[in-house]
Amino acid sequence: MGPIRSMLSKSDVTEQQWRVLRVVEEEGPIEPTRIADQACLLLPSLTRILQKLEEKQLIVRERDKVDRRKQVVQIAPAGAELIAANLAASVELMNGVRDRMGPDRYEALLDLLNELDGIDDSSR
Amino acid sequence: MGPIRSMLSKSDVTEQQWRVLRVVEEEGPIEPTRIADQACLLLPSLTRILQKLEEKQLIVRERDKVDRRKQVVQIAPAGAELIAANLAASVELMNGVRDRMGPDRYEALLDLLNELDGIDDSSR
DNA sequence: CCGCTTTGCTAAACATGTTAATTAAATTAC
DNA sequence: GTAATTTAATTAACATGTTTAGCAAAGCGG
Repeated sequence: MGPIRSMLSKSDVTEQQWRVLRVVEEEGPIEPTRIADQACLLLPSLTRILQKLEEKQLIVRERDKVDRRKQVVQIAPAGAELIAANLAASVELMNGVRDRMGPDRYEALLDLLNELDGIDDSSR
Repeated sequence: MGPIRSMLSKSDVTEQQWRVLRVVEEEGPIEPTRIADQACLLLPSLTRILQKLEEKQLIVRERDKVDRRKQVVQIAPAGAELIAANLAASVELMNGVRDRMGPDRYEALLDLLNELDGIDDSSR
């Protein structure tokens, strides 16, 4: 089990749940379509993950008052605590990967992946 | 749906099934642990994929005669035909991605991903 | 020769990715 | 004002990734 996954399993969240929580905590209140975009997830996958996070009482969902097609998602106190408890360690693990690879090469990898992503999109 | 996935769905195989078929066709007769290694798949995932390919009669599996823990996997005639029917088109699609990105950048991306993979392995 | 360890593969269970379809709500066009 | 279209989210179904556990077979050490 990877180091981040192992750390998160102690707080009973998966990597994808963590990524979604991070987006909600940093940019909330936020709508699901925007979370999906930010977290690079398809909506059906996100819906299921949000349902799990709601069940675990880490987020709160409510209907938008102006446009009732939409939802507003916010972090719950328990979710904020979980992030506070794990953020430093997860940043450190990511920094460890970046340092072992070398910051320049790490950035180059991210750039190339984004470029590939752009190629995928434009060929559809 | 991505171009390769779309093409393959006409032959009723998924991308992962295709990748496994390719390994079996190129390196068969071959054992599952080696397929898993070559195709970057975990064994339980591979076992299920092989079961599907066997069900579709695209491969044949039999017990190794010397070491009965092991299996030998071979391409079946229908599997060879499916590969023959799709190989040129899939290579062309991959070449299209490489050309749009530029061969140097494409190779750089593969190198950096392999390097990252090495970092993952050594930190466990 | 026997008990223990290792290896190869499978099964179960859960999470997530994906596609297609559906429902409800808003917008647009006439 | 109404019908058609678009948008936001969900559901269903299937495939696959992952972890854990289990079983059978082979290898190793004493």
